[in-house]
Amino acid sequence: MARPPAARIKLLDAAVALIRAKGYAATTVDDLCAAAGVTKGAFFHHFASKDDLAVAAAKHWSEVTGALFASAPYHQPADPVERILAYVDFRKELLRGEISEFTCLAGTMLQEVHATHDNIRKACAASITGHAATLEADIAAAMAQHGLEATFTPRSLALHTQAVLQGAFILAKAEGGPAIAAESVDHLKRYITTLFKSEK
Amino acid sequence: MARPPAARIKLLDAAVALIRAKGYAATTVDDLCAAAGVTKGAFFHHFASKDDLAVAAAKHWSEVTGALFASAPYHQPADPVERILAYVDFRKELLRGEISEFTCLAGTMLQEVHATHDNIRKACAASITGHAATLEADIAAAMAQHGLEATFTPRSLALHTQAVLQGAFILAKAEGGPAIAAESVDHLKRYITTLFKSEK
DNA sequence: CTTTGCATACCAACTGGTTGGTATGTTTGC
DNA sequence: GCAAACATACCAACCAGTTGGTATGCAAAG
Repeated sequence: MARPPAARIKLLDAAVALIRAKGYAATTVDDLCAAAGVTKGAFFHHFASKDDLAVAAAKHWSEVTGALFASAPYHQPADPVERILAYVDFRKELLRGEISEFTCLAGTMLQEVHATHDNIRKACAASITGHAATLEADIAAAMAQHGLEATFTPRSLALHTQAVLQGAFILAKAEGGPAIAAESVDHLKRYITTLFKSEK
Repeated sequence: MARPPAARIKLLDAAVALIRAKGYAATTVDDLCAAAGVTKGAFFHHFASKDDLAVAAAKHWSEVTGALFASAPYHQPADPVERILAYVDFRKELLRGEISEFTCLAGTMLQEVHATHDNIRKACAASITGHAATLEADIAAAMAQHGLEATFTPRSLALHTQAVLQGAFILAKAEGGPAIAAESVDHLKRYITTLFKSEK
């Protein structure tokens, strides 16, 4: 029954769900064990500490979302600009359902731990910048098409898309729903469109 | 001597500082009392509960930042577009020093409490939307100048500026400094410029 | 004008429950 | 049979909140 560490994955999934909903500090080890259906012994068998779990959860989050985006359909268009716009559309489509189901674990944890838990901060930062990096090639290609190389860096625009999304999540949490968040993503799409669609 | 409740204000200032640095849940009542130089008795004399203090701190934050922005120099330009761009420049200038000194209390608290503390959530939401509302008149005027009324609402763009800023704060927390955040604000300024400066 | 009464502002010590973490088993797969 | 994967029982520290009290200001009664 316990061949693959089932408890470990259940704990990581529980951590993603609970921390997205309540934040890191407010999520207790007992909460996590109850949600995962395991005991404290199992928790501290797999993770040296609560902080250790947070780092593992951030990496788990990177893997899960990485797989989601890698297999998403927005990579299909031949034109890099279309791929970028399809990515933005895809992100907008994800803004549905419960808030804690479409918001970002890394962004949520960063707010709490940035000054106090450096290892967690680094894991969350790697999650966000790693995801942004998957956009850079398309952005660089689009910039080359339009001679924008001197205006900003591909990395800067890639991270700006993440900033808009993270900020949109906060607006959604303020309002209690994704409506305003979607409008912010619309502004992002309009920005990218004017960057890459105006004069060629 | 104790005519104005000195402890109350010291506690509110301490709350703003500590919660911006560590988040709400990780900030204990003892932390707040130590930082404010008062005892627990004083704390619970002025606030019915820790949650009650959080609501008061969000309102205090709204007042402090409201005064800062009301007296800031970005209102001077005669043209509404210039006022909006001056606002963005002003926000960029504020991105200096320690992270917990330029980030937003309301955005930080929202991440943690949105699903669990509805009264705190409302106070934080009011802080962000209230500040955004101070931009709407200028945005509406600028949109009228350029015939953009059908494209989006003034409120939507005002909140988008806040989304970019909140997201930029998260990037700053990820990186440990404001450099990337400033670049995101540059993208926001470029967006607003292309919206209102292109064809007239 | 001063004493009585009461409200505000604050403090030190305490409490009951919670928290992250540990020590010590027990079970399961190879 | 033995190591990894769990469970049970427990603890010391910590937490939000309480208790009972003191100091001070103020307003009206005498």
